[in-house]
Amino acid sequence: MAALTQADYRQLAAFRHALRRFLAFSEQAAEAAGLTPQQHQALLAIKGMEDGPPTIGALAEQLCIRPHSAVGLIDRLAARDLVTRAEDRADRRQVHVALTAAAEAMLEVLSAAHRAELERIAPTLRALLTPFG
Amino acid sequence: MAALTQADYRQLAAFRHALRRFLAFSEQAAEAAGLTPQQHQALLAIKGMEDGPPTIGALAEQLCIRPHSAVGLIDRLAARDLVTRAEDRADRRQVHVALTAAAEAMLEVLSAAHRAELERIAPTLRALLTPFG
DNA sequence: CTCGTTATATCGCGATACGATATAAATGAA
DNA sequence: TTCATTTATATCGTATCGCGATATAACGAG
Repeated sequence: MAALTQADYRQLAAFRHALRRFLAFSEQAAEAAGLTPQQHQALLAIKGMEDGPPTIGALAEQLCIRPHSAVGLIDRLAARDLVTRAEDRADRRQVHVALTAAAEAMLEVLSAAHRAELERIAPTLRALLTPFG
Repeated sequence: MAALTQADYRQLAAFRHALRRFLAFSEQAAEAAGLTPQQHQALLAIKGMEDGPPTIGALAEQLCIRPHSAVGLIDRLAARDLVTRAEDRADRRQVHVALTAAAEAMLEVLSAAHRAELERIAPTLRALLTPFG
Protein backbone atom coordinates (compact mmCIF):
# COMPACT_ATOMS: atom_id res chain seq x y z
CA MET A 1 0.00 0.00 0.00
CA ALA A 2 1.31 3.37 -1.04
CA ALA A 3 1.94 6.08 1.55
CA LEU A 4 -0.80 8.59 2.11
CA THR A 5 -0.45 11.98 0.45
CA GLN A 6 -2.20 15.19 1.38
CA ALA A 7 -4.48 14.53 -1.59
CA ASP A 8 -5.52 11.22 -0.03
CA TYR A 9 -6.54 12.93 3.20
CA ARG A 10 -8.46 15.54 1.24
CA GLN A 11 -10.31 12.86 -0.72
CA LEU A 12 -11.29 11.06 2.46
CA ALA A 13 -12.32 14.30 4.16
CA ALA A 14 -14.35 15.42 1.15
CA PHE A 15 -16.19 12.11 0.99
CA ARG A 16 -16.98 12.21 4.69
CA HIS A 17 -18.14 15.81 4.37
CA ALA A 18 -20.57 14.80 1.63
CA LEU A 19 -21.89 11.97 3.79
CA ARG A 20 -22.33 14.36 6.70
CA ARG A 21 -24.20 16.79 4.52
CA PHE A 22 -26.59 14.07 3.43
CA LEU A 23 -27.03 12.87 7.01
CA ALA A 24 -27.61 16.45 8.15
CA PHE A 25 -30.31 16.82 5.51
CA SER A 26 -31.85 13.57 6.68
CA GLU A 27 -31.78 14.59 10.35
CA GLN A 28 -33.40 17.91 9.56
CA ALA A 29 -36.11 16.26 7.47
CA ALA A 30 -36.82 13.74 10.22
CA GLU A 31 -37.10 16.41 12.89
CA ALA A 32 -39.35 18.50 10.68
CA ALA A 33 -41.61 15.43 10.50
CA GLY A 34 -41.52 15.07 14.28
CA LEU A 35 -39.16 12.09 14.42
CA THR A 36 -35.67 11.63 15.71
CA PRO A 37 -33.21 10.55 13.01
CA GLN A 38 -32.96 7.05 14.47
CA GLN A 39 -36.69 6.67 14.64
CA HIS A 40 -36.92 7.56 10.96
CA GLN A 41 -34.22 5.04 10.14
CA ALA A 42 -36.04 2.35 12.06
CA LEU A 43 -39.29 3.02 10.22
CA LEU A 44 -37.52 2.87 6.86
CA ALA A 45 -35.73 -0.33 7.80
CA ILE A 46 -39.01 -1.97 8.81
CA LYS A 47 -40.74 -0.82 5.64
CA GLY A 48 -37.86 -1.93 3.42
CA MET A 49 -37.80 -5.49 4.73
CA GLU A 50 -38.38 -8.17 2.17
CA ASP A 51 -40.29 -10.61 4.34
CA GLY A 52 -42.82 -8.49 6.16
CA PRO A 53 -42.59 -7.25 9.76
CA PRO A 54 -39.06 -8.07 10.97
CA THR A 55 -38.02 -9.31 14.37
CA ILE A 56 -36.13 -7.05 16.74
CA GLY A 57 -32.97 -8.93 15.89
CA ALA A 58 -33.39 -8.57 12.13
CA LEU A 59 -34.06 -4.88 12.58
CA ALA A 60 -30.94 -4.48 14.71
CA GLU A 61 -28.89 -6.15 12.01
CA GLN A 62 -30.30 -3.87 9.32
CA LEU A 63 -29.49 -0.82 11.45
CA CYS A 64 -26.05 -2.13 12.49
CA ILE A 65 -26.83 -1.80 16.18
CA ARG A 66 -27.03 -4.34 19.01
CA PRO A 67 -30.36 -6.07 19.56
CA HIS A 68 -30.86 -4.41 22.93
CA SER A 69 -30.31 -1.00 21.35
CA ALA A 70 -33.09 -1.82 18.89
CA VAL A 71 -35.32 -2.69 21.84
CA GLY A 72 -35.01 0.85 23.18
CA LEU A 73 -35.65 2.33 19.76
CA ILE A 74 -38.80 0.21 19.37
CA ASP A 75 -39.88 1.10 22.91
CA ARG A 76 -39.87 4.80 22.00
CA LEU A 77 -41.67 4.19 18.69
CA ALA A 78 -44.30 2.01 20.34
CA ALA A 79 -44.87 4.68 23.02
CA ARG A 80 -45.75 7.05 20.18
CA ASP A 81 -48.01 4.49 18.47
CA LEU A 82 -45.78 4.33 15.41
CA VAL A 83 -45.09 0.61 15.62
CA THR A 84 -46.81 -2.44 17.04
CA ARG A 85 -45.23 -5.53 18.54
CA ALA A 86 -46.51 -9.02 17.77
CA GLU A 87 -45.26 -12.34 19.10
CA ASP A 88 -44.13 -14.89 16.57
CA ARG A 89 -46.58 -17.79 16.52
CA ALA A 90 -43.97 -20.46 16.15
CA ASP A 91 -41.25 -19.04 18.41
CA ARG A 92 -42.66 -17.01 21.28
CA ARG A 93 -39.26 -15.49 22.05
CA GLN A 94 -39.37 -13.51 18.82
CA VAL A 95 -41.20 -10.22 18.46
CA HIS A 96 -42.19 -8.85 15.06
CA VAL A 97 -42.48 -5.11 14.59
CA ALA A 98 -44.95 -3.51 12.16
CA LEU A 99 -45.69 0.08 11.17
CA THR A 100 -48.94 1.78 12.10
CA ALA A 101 -50.87 3.87 9.58
CA ALA A 102 -49.49 7.05 11.16
CA ALA A 103 -45.93 5.79 10.68
CA GLU A 104 -46.63 4.82 7.07
CA ALA A 105 -47.84 8.34 6.36
CA MET A 106 -44.82 10.00 7.93
CA LEU A 107 -42.43 7.64 6.19
CA GLU A 108 -43.99 8.29 2.79
CA VAL A 109 -43.38 12.02 3.06
CA LEU A 110 -39.84 11.52 4.32
CA SER A 111 -38.99 8.94 1.70
CA ALA A 112 -40.13 11.14 -1.14
CA ALA A 113 -37.93 13.94 0.17
CA HIS A 114 -34.98 11.59 0.56
CA ARG A 115 -35.38 10.18 -2.91
CA ALA A 116 -35.34 13.71 -4.31
CA GLU A 117 -32.27 14.62 -2.27
CA LEU A 118 -30.43 11.49 -3.37
CA GLU A 119 -31.25 12.23 -6.98
CA ARG A 120 -29.76 15.67 -6.43
CA ILE A 121 -26.52 14.52 -4.82
CA ALA A 122 -25.91 11.22 -6.62
CA PRO A 123 -23.54 12.80 -9.18
CA THR A 124 -21.51 14.44 -6.42
CA LEU A 125 -21.26 11.23 -4.44
CA ARG A 126 -20.18 9.31 -7.51
CA ALA A 127 -17.50 11.89 -8.22
CA LEU A 128 -16.22 11.66 -4.66
CA LEU A 129 -16.05 7.87 -4.98
CA THR A 130 -13.97 7.81 -8.14
CA PRO A 131 -10.61 8.21 -6.38
CA PHE A 132 -11.32 4.94 -4.59
CA GLY A 133 -12.05 2.90 -7.68
CA MET B 1 -43.31 13.14 -8.43
CA ALA B 2 -44.45 9.55 -8.84
CA ALA B 3 -45.89 7.63 -5.90
CA LEU B 4 -43.52 5.51 -3.89
CA THR B 5 -43.51 1.79 -4.56
CA GLN B 6 -42.23 -0.96 -2.31
CA ALA B 7 -39.16 -1.05 -4.57
CA ASP B 8 -38.49 2.61 -3.75
CA TYR B 9 -38.51 1.92 -0.03
CA ARG B 10 -36.22 -1.04 -0.56
CA GLN B 11 -33.77 1.08 -2.55
CA LEU B 12 -33.69 3.74 0.15
CA ALA B 13 -33.33 1.15 2.90
CA ALA B 14 -30.56 -0.67 1.04
CA PHE B 15 -28.63 2.54 0.50
CA ARG B 16 -28.94 3.51 4.15
CA HIS B 17 -27.88 0.02 5.19
CA ALA B 18 -24.72 0.34 3.10
CA LEU B 19 -23.98 3.71 4.67
CA ARG B 20 -24.49 2.25 8.12
CA ARG B 21 -22.17 -0.62 7.35
CA PHE B 22 -19.47 1.79 6.30
CA LEU B 23 -20.03 3.95 9.36
CA ALA B 24 -19.96 0.86 11.57
CA PHE B 25 -16.63 -0.12 10.03
CA SER B 26 -15.36 3.38 10.65
CA GLU B 27 -16.52 3.41 14.27
CA GLN B 28 -14.90 0.08 14.93
CA ALA B 29 -11.63 1.19 13.35
CA ALA B 30 -11.63 4.39 15.38
CA GLU B 31 -12.24 2.58 18.64
CA ALA B 32 -9.55 0.06 17.84
CA ALA B 33 -7.21 3.04 17.48
CA GLY B 34 -8.36 4.43 20.82
CA LEU B 35 -10.52 7.24 19.44
CA THR B 36 -14.22 7.91 19.47
CA PRO B 37 -15.75 8.10 15.98
CA GLN B 38 -16.26 11.85 16.24
CA GLN B 39 -12.72 12.43 17.41
CA HIS B 40 -11.48 10.54 14.37
CA GLN B 41 -13.71 12.62 12.13
CA ALA B 42 -12.41 15.81 13.66
CA LEU B 43 -8.78 14.78 13.10
CA LEU B 44 -9.52 13.92 9.48
CA ALA B 45 -11.37 17.18 8.93
CA ILE B 46 -8.43 19.15 10.34
CA LYS B 47 -5.90 17.23 8.27
CA GLY B 48 -7.96 17.56 5.10
CA MET B 49 -8.25 21.34 5.28
CA GLU B 50 -6.84 23.21 2.33
CA ASP B 51 -5.51 26.23 4.18
CA GLY B 52 -3.72 24.80 7.17
CA PRO B 53 -5.02 24.61 10.75
CA PRO B 54 -8.70 25.59 10.62
CA THR B 55 -10.61 27.73 13.07
CA ILE B 56 -13.21 26.17 15.35
CA GLY B 57 -15.90 27.62 13.11
CA ALA B 58 -14.44 26.22 9.90
CA LEU B 59 -14.10 22.82 11.55
CA ALA B 60 -17.71 22.94 12.72
CA GLU B 61 -18.84 23.70 9.18
CA GLN B 62 -16.83 20.79 7.77
CA LEU B 63 -18.36 18.44 10.34
CA CYS B 64 -21.89 19.87 9.94
CA ILE B 65 -22.20 20.65 13.65
CA ARG B 66 -22.69 23.90 15.58
CA PRO B 67 -19.57 25.82 16.54
CA HIS B 68 -20.13 25.21 20.23
CA SER B 69 -20.37 21.48 19.60
CA ALA B 70 -16.98 21.66 17.91
CA VAL B 71 -15.64 23.41 21.00
CA GLY B 72 -16.52 20.40 23.14
CA LEU B 73 -14.99 18.00 20.63
CA ILE B 74 -11.76 20.02 20.57
CA ASP B 75 -11.77 20.22 24.37
CA ARG B 76 -11.70 16.44 24.59
CA LEU B 77 -9.02 16.13 21.89
CA ALA B 78 -6.87 18.79 23.55
CA ALA B 79 -7.21 17.02 26.90
CA ARG B 80 -5.67 13.96 25.23
CA ASP B 81 -2.90 16.01 23.60
CA LEU B 82 -4.15 15.22 20.11
CA VAL B 83 -4.69 18.84 19.04
CA THR B 84 -3.29 22.22 19.99
CA ARG B 85 -5.10 25.55 20.03
CA ALA B 86 -3.46 28.73 18.71
CA GLU B 87 -4.86 32.24 18.63
CA ASP B 88 -5.10 33.92 15.26
CA ARG B 89 -2.60 36.79 15.06
CA ALA B 90 -4.86 39.15 13.20
CA ASP B 91 -8.18 38.33 14.91
CA ARG B 92 -7.72 37.27 18.51
CA ARG B 93 -11.26 35.90 18.71
CA GLN B 94 -10.36 33.08 16.34
CA VAL B 95 -8.68 29.89 17.48
CA HIS B 96 -6.83 27.64 15.04
CA VAL B 97 -6.61 23.93 15.75
CA ALA B 98 -3.64 21.80 14.68
CA LEU B 99 -2.82 18.10 15.03
CA THR B 100 -0.06 16.86 17.28
CA ALA B 101 2.43 14.23 16.12
CA ALA B 102 0.50 11.57 18.05
CA ALA B 103 -2.70 12.49 16.23
CA GLU B 104 -0.95 12.45 12.86
CA ALA B 105 0.26 8.94 13.54
CA MET B 106 -3.17 7.66 14.57
CA LEU B 107 -4.83 9.34 11.62
CA GLU B 108 -2.39 7.84 9.14
CA VAL B 109 -3.23 4.30 10.24
CA LEU B 110 -6.95 5.00 10.23
CA SER B 111 -6.90 6.71 6.87
CA ALA B 112 -5.06 3.84 5.20
CA ALA B 113 -7.68 1.44 6.55
CA HIS B 114 -10.50 3.68 5.39
CA ARG B 115 -9.06 4.08 1.95
CA ALA B 116 -8.85 0.31 1.62
CA GLU B 117 -12.41 -0.12 2.85
CA LEU B 118 -13.72 2.51 0.45
CA GLU B 119 -11.92 0.82 -2.42
CA ARG B 120 -13.65 -2.38 -1.38
CA ILE B 121 -17.16 -0.96 -1.16
CA ALA B 122 -17.09 1.68 -3.92
CA PRO B 123 -18.68 -0.64 -6.51
CA THR B 124 -21.48 -1.53 -4.11
CA LEU B 125 -22.16 2.09 -3.25
CA ARG B 126 -22.22 3.03 -6.91
CA ALA B 127 -24.68 0.23 -7.63
CA LEU B 128 -26.94 1.41 -4.80
CA LEU B 129 -26.85 4.94 -6.18
CA THR B 130 -27.91 4.03 -9.70
CA PRO B 131 -31.65 3.99 -8.95
CA PHE B 132 -31.36 7.66 -8.02
CA GLY B 133 -29.69 8.79 -11.20
C1' DC C 1 -36.11 -32.95 32.45
C1' DT C 2 -31.77 -30.38 32.37
C1' DC C 3 -28.37 -27.74 30.09
C1' DG C 4 -26.84 -24.63 26.87
C1' DT C 5 -28.35 -21.35 23.43
C1' DT C 6 -31.14 -17.76 21.54
C1' DA C 7 -34.27 -13.58 21.66
C1' DT C 8 -35.77 -9.89 23.93
C1' DA C 9 -35.65 -6.74 27.85
C1' DT C 10 -33.61 -3.77 31.81
C1' DC C 11 -30.15 -0.85 34.08
C1' DG C 12 -26.59 2.45 34.38
C1' DC C 13 -22.96 4.77 31.82
C1' DG C 14 -20.25 7.81 28.65
C1' DA C 15 -20.15 10.47 24.43
C1' DT C 16 -22.51 13.58 21.67
C1' DA C 17 -25.11 17.63 19.91
C1' DC C 18 -28.23 20.88 21.06
C1' DG C 19 -30.51 25.52 22.94
C1' DA C 20 -29.69 29.21 25.82
C1' DT C 21 -26.45 32.02 27.49
C1' DA C 22 -21.87 34.28 28.44
C1' DT C 23 -17.44 36.46 27.34
C1' DA C 24 -14.24 38.67 24.44
C1' DA C 25 -12.82 40.89 20.39
C1' DA C 26 -13.68 43.17 16.11
C1' DT C 27 -16.54 46.47 13.43
C1' DG C 28 -19.16 50.50 12.31
C1' DA C 29 -21.88 54.73 12.89
C1' DA C 30 -22.09 59.23 14.81
C1' DT D 1 -13.61 58.49 20.64
C1' DT D 2 -17.82 56.03 22.22
C1' DC D 3 -20.85 52.55 22.26
C1' DA D 4 -24.03 49.49 20.05
C1' DT D 5 -23.80 45.55 16.97
C1' DT D 6 -21.83 41.57 15.15
C1' DT D 7 -18.77 37.68 15.25
C1' DA D 8 -16.03 33.78 17.43
C1' DT D 9 -15.43 30.91 21.00
C1' DA D 10 -16.77 29.03 25.48
C1' DT D 11 -19.94 27.31 29.35
C1' DC D 12 -24.00 25.05 31.35
C1' DG D 13 -27.71 22.04 31.56
C1' DT D 14 -30.50 18.73 28.88
C1' DA D 15 -31.99 14.80 25.95
C1' DT D 16 -30.87 11.01 22.89
C1' DC D 17 -28.31 7.37 21.67
C1' DG D 18 -25.67 2.95 21.77
C1' DC D 19 -23.05 0.23 24.57
C1' DG D 20 -21.61 -3.49 28.31
C1' DA D 21 -23.36 -6.19 31.82
C1' DT D 22 -27.04 -8.56 33.27
C1' DA D 23 -31.77 -10.63 33.52
C1' DT D 24 -35.79 -13.25 31.87
C1' DA D 25 -38.14 -16.32 28.94
C1' DA D 26 -38.47 -19.75 25.49
C1' DC D 27 -36.45 -23.00 22.39
C1' DG D 28 -33.76 -27.35 21.36
C1' DA D 29 -30.47 -31.31 22.04
C1' DG D 30 -29.54 -35.18 24.66
